[in-house]
Amino acid sequence: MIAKEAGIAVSTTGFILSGKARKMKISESTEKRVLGIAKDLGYVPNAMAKNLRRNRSSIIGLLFNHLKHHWADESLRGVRSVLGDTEYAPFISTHEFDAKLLEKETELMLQHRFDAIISVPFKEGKASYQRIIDNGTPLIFLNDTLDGMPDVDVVAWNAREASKTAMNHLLSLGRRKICFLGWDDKRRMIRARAEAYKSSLKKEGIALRKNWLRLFPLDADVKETIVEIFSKKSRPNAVFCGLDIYGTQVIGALEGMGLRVPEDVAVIGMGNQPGSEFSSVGLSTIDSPNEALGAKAASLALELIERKTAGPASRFLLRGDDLIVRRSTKL
Amino acid sequence: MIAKEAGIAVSTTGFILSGKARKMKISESTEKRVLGIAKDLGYVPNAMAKNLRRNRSSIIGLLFNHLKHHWADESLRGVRSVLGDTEYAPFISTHEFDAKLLEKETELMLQHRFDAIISVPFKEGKASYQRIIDNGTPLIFLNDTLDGMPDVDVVAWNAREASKTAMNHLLSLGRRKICFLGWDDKRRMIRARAEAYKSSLKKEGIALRKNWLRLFPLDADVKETIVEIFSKKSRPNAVFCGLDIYGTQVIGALEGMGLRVPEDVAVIGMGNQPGSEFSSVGLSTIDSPNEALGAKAASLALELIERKTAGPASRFLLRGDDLIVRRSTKL
DNA sequence: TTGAAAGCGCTAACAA
DNA sequence: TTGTTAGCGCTTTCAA
Repeated sequence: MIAKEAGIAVSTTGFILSGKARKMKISESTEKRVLGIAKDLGYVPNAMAKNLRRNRSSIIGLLFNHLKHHWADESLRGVRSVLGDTEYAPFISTHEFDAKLLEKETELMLQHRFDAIISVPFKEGKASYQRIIDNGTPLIFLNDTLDGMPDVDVVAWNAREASKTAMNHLLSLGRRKICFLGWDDKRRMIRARAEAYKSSLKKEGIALRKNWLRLFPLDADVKETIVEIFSKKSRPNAVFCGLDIYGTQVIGALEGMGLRVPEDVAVIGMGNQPGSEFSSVGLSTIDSPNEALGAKAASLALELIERKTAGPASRFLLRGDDLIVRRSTKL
Repeated sequence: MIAKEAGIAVSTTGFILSGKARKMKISESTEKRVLGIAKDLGYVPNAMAKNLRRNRSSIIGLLFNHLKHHWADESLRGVRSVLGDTEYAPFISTHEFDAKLLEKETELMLQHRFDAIISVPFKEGKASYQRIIDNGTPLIFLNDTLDGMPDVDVVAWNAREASKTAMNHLLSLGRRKICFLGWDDKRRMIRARAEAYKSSLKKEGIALRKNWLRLFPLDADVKETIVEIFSKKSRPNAVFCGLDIYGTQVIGALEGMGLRVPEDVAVIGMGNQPGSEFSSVGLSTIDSPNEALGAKAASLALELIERKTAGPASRFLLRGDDLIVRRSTKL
């Protein structure tokens, strides 16, 4: 500690610099003088030394799949709202759906002794997650579960309930010929959307048409599929999309075919992704509570850090059924 | 070092664990044995101790304004492409256009002795940037300059040239009644767009109409302005938008007024933001070379770290004039 | 090839 | 109130 050049002892300076002057009954004049010198010297505390000593980093790692869309931004906001007043700060990275990269990032976080890691689960990354667990670092899955890793705490959007809300909305418009376009992903809250679609139809006594339930890779172009389905004489009068990105494409594809949205076909998505609100798109959707999810994940992280002993994993499925009605279902 | 339980000296173990076994002529058998024990013990090197000793973190901080749109994601990709093979790794945070938050984040990065910081410049954050400079940590502005901080290296998109390309495209369609909608921001590469608009008009001998050059806050709703401008009998037949987000709104607003895009009004944006490609939007635009910018910033960061002594600041304006023609200018 | 030991900057226990 | 000191885990120099 360079500030000891003030002429006094290390500990005195140390107490002052870590804000414990009060407690230690150090004279205000000494305090002021030390603080002044520290400032003049451009003193910046060395977090590595501090953390090495305390054996914790006060950092919580956030691992997103990528930084596109609003998802990461909004979750981060939620995380910050919780962490703001604590000693903890978030650091962000991404795994880009790449197991090698995820491994590298988690290794880095472990080496830096991050106090907890919040990750959007990635199926191919189980080895990395297991390593985090074995290491004793609290791990939280954000936004979905991961099959085969039941012991990890999860904070996710209850997409099943949200999907029901979406389906009910279409049904309430009198539409019964509904098709579903979703992401072909194994994770539970993604699958829940197609499942909710099926169970809603069943409940209404509507027969499921296999051909009207389609799954795609994330970045798929669904236009061809839409053209295929809507070229037949017996075509749907509504489309439920598991992700807004498909919904946006669907509207364009339908209008390209000369069909009117919503008069001929009503369309609803999920997640209120950016772009859905564009007036030339106007996709109705269910808003996902991203900020609340981030906040919950952060407070759960704090709890796990506090608790120390591994308890049973909990699953928080946050309800988020806010229906946003836009042009695509506004009759 | 727990691995010393292998029964040998700390240094031997140390050499092996840091991959210097070769150099130190340590027997393969010892090496294997130590590595095996380390694995069994679940040994994870302590980065804090290592970095404390080396007095560097091998971390490069990235400070984005926010994580919306593709911008951050693509820049990060570029950064990773350069940092991949080095000892350095990026950590990300955001300042949300909030001086307090920026201060907090930079303080954290300095305390953790990040080896360099790459930031999207924020006008109200000069105090924080100055602190980074005073601290001797290399700082790089990504995407724009900041008035009053001429000594900071900059890697930015040459939006001036790109804007000319956009204007030339509209002019090549025979459109001469062009209006401009841009972001009301003081930073150079944002201003350059309006300036390029003006100089292009001048070059063509077209008189500038003050009323056709409008600046807005970032999140503005430009619909009213469009309605105002296009309700007059003498109205533009083209719109150049400094940001795609305005272009997207413009298309919606124009079509809402019963005007045809591009027949009545051609529209072009800047940046190829997500959403512009939606078929129901179809906004022509100039692609911004985000990944290249990130890569350049990262390699510049490596240079600055290497160089140690503060040299003169350089400005890299990366050319990126890729015109993407979509529906909104496809005649 | 191996062992011993200093020291990075900070915290905190202990003594005065 | 203030001073001394050990030690966090690791790198690296020096000697053996």
